[in-house]
Amino acid sequence: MKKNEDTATKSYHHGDLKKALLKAAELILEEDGIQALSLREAARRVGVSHTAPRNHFGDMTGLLSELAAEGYLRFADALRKGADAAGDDPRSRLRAMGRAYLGFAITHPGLFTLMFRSEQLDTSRPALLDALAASRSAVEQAVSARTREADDVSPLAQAARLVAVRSLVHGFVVLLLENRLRGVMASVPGADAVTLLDAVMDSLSFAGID
Amino acid sequence: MKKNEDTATKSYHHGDLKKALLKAAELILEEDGIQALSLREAARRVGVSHTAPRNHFGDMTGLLSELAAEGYLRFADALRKGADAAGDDPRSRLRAMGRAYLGFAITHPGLFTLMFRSEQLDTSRPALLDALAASRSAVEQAVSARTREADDVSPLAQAARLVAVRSLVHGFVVLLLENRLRGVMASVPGADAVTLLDAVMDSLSFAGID
DNA sequence: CAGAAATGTTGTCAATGGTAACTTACCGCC
DNA sequence: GGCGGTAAGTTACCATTGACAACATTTCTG
Repeated sequence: MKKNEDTATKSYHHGDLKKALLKAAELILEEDGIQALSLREAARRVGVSHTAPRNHFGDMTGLLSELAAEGYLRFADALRKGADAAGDDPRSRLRAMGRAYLGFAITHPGLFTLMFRSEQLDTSRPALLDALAASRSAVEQAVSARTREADDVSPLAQAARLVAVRSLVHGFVVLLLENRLRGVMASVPGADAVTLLDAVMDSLSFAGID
Repeated sequence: MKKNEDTATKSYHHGDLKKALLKAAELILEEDGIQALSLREAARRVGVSHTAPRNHFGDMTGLLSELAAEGYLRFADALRKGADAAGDDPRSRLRAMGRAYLGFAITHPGLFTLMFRSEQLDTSRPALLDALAASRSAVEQAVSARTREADDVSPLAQAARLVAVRSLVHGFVVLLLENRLRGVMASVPGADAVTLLDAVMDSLSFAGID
């Protein structure tokens, strides 16, 4: 028999401690913020000794990297689903991607924050490396659906378009999470984050897409 | 006599410990990164006991907030100078502001990172509150030089323009600092950060400015 | 000049990340 | 079926850190 998760959960071995720790860590992250996240607290919540995480993650950076990796996978998924549900029109896809980006960040602010805190992550970790690639590809896939067809533009301008979209959406979301758009949101009568993001994206016209 | 900074520097009282601690903290920040910054290390570098900072900052958040405040003041200054040196043409000013934004972040990456780590800052601290206002005003002043004159657009669209510029530049800088633009920079032959930022801003056309 | 306030210091505490040495369970293999 | 190796957890310990209290030394002010 593989394991007996239903009954013998109090046994010496946990069964799937790694997953349990990640889950606990994410909970802490979203409930009490990133500074409340510690190896020991995660271990405590799972009911295991404070050195148990070491076997699965090595150190703090390990745990954070694995958690971020999981986040990127889910993130990529959300972006893809959002863009695909919007059909083939480039502008629709773009807007949908932006909304999905924002939606993920709002739903999982702690995780999102962690995902972009590179000094605490080990991007050479295989899991994270793969997840980052998946995420990048999802963004590109959603954005550059047809950006390439006007091939009379320079490679720089071409790359710039993609970077521009990434920067715009990412910047918006980051500023929002850091509470830097409070003033604007308050000054415009009935504007929530999504409305504002839509307007922000509308206020730009992307050469080659529009 | 006020104080004797030149000779009696070994006296019990430091003279200007607050400033010295801020300076030391910034050095740590830029040399060894934000995670290496601690109250005790800053105190150590200044050659003072580990609780001395308490008198001037209260706690860690206090030090970080004061440091961030100082950063925002310098940041605002840099943006203003950049935009003003570019003259009156809106597009020139915009581009200059973007360059100044990027320049500050590249020159003081640690400080810049700290400035946008709101969970470690106390934005209700007067010094930080003021500095934030100064920074915000500098950005707006550089961007919205003439954005208002087309007043046939809705307030939402109007606000969106400003937010769009902020988001675009901030997002670009953040992604760059987090090393997320490495791939793009490498794939475009002779592109450095400034070139790419220029191209990014060029790839957008702002209704009402252009 | 005396006392209050500011500025620094020593000593202590709890929490944390990390390491080492040991224990317990599991798994493959003969 | 048992045996040895390894994976998974545990206890014990250490250094670092932020915070606090009690105390010492200046400096300012009335």
